[in-house]
Amino acid sequence: MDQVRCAQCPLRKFEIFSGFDEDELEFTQSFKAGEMAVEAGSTLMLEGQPSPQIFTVLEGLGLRYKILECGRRQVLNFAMPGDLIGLHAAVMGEMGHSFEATTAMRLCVFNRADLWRLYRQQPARAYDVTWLAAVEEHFLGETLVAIGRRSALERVAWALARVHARLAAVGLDRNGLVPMPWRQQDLADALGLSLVHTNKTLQRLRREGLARWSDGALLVPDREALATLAGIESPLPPRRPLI
Amino acid sequence: MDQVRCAQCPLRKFEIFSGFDEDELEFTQSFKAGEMAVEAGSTLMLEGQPSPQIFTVLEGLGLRYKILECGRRQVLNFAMPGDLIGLHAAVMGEMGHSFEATTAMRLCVFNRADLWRLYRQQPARAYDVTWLAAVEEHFLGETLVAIGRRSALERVAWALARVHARLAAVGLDRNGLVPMPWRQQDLADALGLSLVHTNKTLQRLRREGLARWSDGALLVPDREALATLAGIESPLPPRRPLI
DNA sequence: CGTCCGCTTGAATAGTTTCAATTGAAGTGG
DNA sequence: CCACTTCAATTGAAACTATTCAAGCGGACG
Repeated sequence: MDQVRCAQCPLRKFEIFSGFDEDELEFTQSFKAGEMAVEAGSTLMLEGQPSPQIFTVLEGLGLRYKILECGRRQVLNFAMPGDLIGLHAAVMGEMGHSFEATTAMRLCVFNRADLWRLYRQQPARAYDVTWLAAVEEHFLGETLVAIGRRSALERVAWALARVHARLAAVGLDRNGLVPMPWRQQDLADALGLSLVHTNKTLQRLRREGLARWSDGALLVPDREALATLAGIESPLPPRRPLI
Repeated sequence: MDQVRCAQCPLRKFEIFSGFDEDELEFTQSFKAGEMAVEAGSTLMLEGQPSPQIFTVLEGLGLRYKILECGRRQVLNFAMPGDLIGLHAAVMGEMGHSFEATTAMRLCVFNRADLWRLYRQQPARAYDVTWLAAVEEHFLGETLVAIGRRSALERVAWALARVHARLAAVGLDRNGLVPMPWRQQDLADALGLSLVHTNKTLQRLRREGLARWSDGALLVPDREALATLAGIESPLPPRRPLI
């Protein structure tokens, strides 16, 4: 399990940055239970089920969502390399949402039971986990503002700008083009809009030259312009713990 | 700093439940920097500002919110005794939202700088903090579903049922009557609705005998009925860490 | 070749917002 | 003690945004 392959895993990345002694390094490696590859379309964790594992995204894209009895679905967020998935289940006993792989994914797997050991033996790593949870909470708060207080046009612009920024931040930007493998229905479910209205709003952004999303790729010529339309203040939260 | 006065503070409560040795107890007490009383209407932390402190609500009610340039406001949640406030700022450097005391409040104050010390010296307490963050995230997820995928009637019913359940859980229920000091505008901003529509929806619930909110108090004769209308699955998350 | 799935389109409908004005209670100052 | 102001709750009507329904289109796949 070399450093390079695990570069996207936040729990390993920090390790590289912070410089620990041999014992700690060895421990973190033992905390990692293994890697896992899943194919596109597979459901990793189901709401209400206890999940014995925690994941970290190494490669590929997915989405976290909740479903109401009547079939309505709310996408909580789009998962990208570097994201920690399943802390909920680890800490609270069961998953609060479901997780689906949109593309094929490669994941870093940790055993839930080891988390407590990590807290006891590796406080710096424990702090990192808390930091990841705080970032996640921060994102959810921003999403809440978008869905609660923005118009459809602003919401879609906001979502595209946000996805673009996040994917660019993990190095998936090629001249303004980033992978965007989700369906329009996924975006609609993420923004609390209907599919039809989402479609029409996307067309409008395309017509105005602000964003072009087709064939699984998103092109944003000028992210500033898009972000202004969406009314975004802060581009992205900091990337690493502060301690 | 006796146990009783701090009973509502989660970081102290756990202490009582878990049974630590004398050293640990003493340390946690030193982690607490003091208590603070604020009057109704005061703003505790402002979005974008670095906050040197973390708070825990001992008494009183408040709300967390974000404001957009154009004046639109989104209430993230209603703060109640037992809630941890400001972990964001502690971990990420600055607040991601503002906090306002709706009633007079009494708070437990911790120094941001001490958090890292807590992680190093008190893993069990660090785990508790992560648990609180996970619970918070869980709540935000539920709110997202409500705002994104529920009708106005369902949203209002959901919010009232949720507030009622949470306040009852901290012992503020008197025969189905709980304090509800917020304004209709606050509820509207929490649910992504306009004030007018929120008002009309509240009237409808009142007319149908499901919930009566007036003069700063909320009466819910049958929480089950209200929850069914709102489409709530899980009543409340667990109350204490599992380890 | 037929079916499935995701995207697109138009029209009708419904839910929600916005505007504008009123009421009642509480607080202020002359 | 009476204007006068303020603030939250309330009401009705008009305007609009977004949803729902229904249908068509094209590519992928067996």
